[in-house]
Amino acid sequence: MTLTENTSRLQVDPCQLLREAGLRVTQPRVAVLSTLAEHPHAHTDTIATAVRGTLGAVSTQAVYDVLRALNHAGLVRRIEPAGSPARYELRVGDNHHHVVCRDCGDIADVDCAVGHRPCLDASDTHGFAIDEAEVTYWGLCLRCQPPADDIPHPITQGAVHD
Amino acid sequence: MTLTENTSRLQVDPCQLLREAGLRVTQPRVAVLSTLAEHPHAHTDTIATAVRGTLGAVSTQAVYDVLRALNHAGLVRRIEPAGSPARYELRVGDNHHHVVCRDCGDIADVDCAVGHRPCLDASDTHGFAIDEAEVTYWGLCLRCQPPADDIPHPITQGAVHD
DNA sequence: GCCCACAATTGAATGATTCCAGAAAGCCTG
DNA sequence: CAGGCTTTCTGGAATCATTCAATTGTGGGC
Repeated sequence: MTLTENTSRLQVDPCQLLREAGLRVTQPRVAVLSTLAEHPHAHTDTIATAVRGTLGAVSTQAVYDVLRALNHAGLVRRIEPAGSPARYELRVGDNHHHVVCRDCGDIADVDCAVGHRPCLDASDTHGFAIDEAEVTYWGLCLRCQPPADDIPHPITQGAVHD
Repeated sequence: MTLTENTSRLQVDPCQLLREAGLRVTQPRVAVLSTLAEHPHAHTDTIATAVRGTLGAVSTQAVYDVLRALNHAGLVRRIEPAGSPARYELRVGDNHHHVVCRDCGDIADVDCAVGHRPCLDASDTHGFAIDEAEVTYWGLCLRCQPPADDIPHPITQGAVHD
């Protein structure tokens, strides 16, 4: 994530975003959007907890409904790395991907490697009409990597198995 | 690993595969491997049903345990497209990816676009030690695509949103 | 053929998500 | 700024995939 672009989106008024999307402005929706602005890649229950910290009692269903509505309206993106519950983020529409830590499940944004959707160029699509290529990088985050003297070199080590 | 080797893999005796991996040869394991050879990308319950068709009664746990053991031993690969239960396949170790139909969830294999792991070249990895790049293509399979005269052109239509 | 670690069975629990029916709140019109 | 329609939120319960725990069963080396 190159912080500059997000910051702009994050600073947009949640109410305005909702109205522009043709959605009703409700307290839970505003709170969910604000939470996502502060916690990118948050789990559903993380969001629910944060929202309750702001508004008081908010039902779990409300949070699920809000996230689904926002997702459907294109205001948030839902990501589901294998083995992890759903996470949500505000960055939509830009071609970016994710790195996921195999140990702790932590996620970071990664802008697409080559300039323009390189991964869309699948070799044989079996007749599928492809509209999106989603890349998930798997590895270990800084905290979960073994100390540097245990292995040759954390970055340049060769053992890439896929 | 190229297709030829995979095809050969599918034709290898399941018992032999198990022994080579240091696993005990049991009826459920053999049956699961045979099922996967016939049904690539099968769900857990699809596998369970097929196995029961061959062996009679087999517990659901047995199927889960077998799949976990095979996965851990590197004999099968577990794939989990967002919104879908886990699926398993025999193709392991080769650098291939998947196309998933947004409508019916059908999956097809896609060999990596560029020759050698293009997607591993993430722009900024945030310190993550990446060992795998997993690409999921999303679109519509042939059956789920609207008739050709309804839309401009299924393949060349421009609206690629990610 | 016997033993024993490893597998499978049985039964129940977990965790994320969804369904349902009724109550509440947002938003447009007058 | 009040009425009424619609959408959203609440609370409780259900579902689905998956996992846990304890007992029973079996493959394969000795």
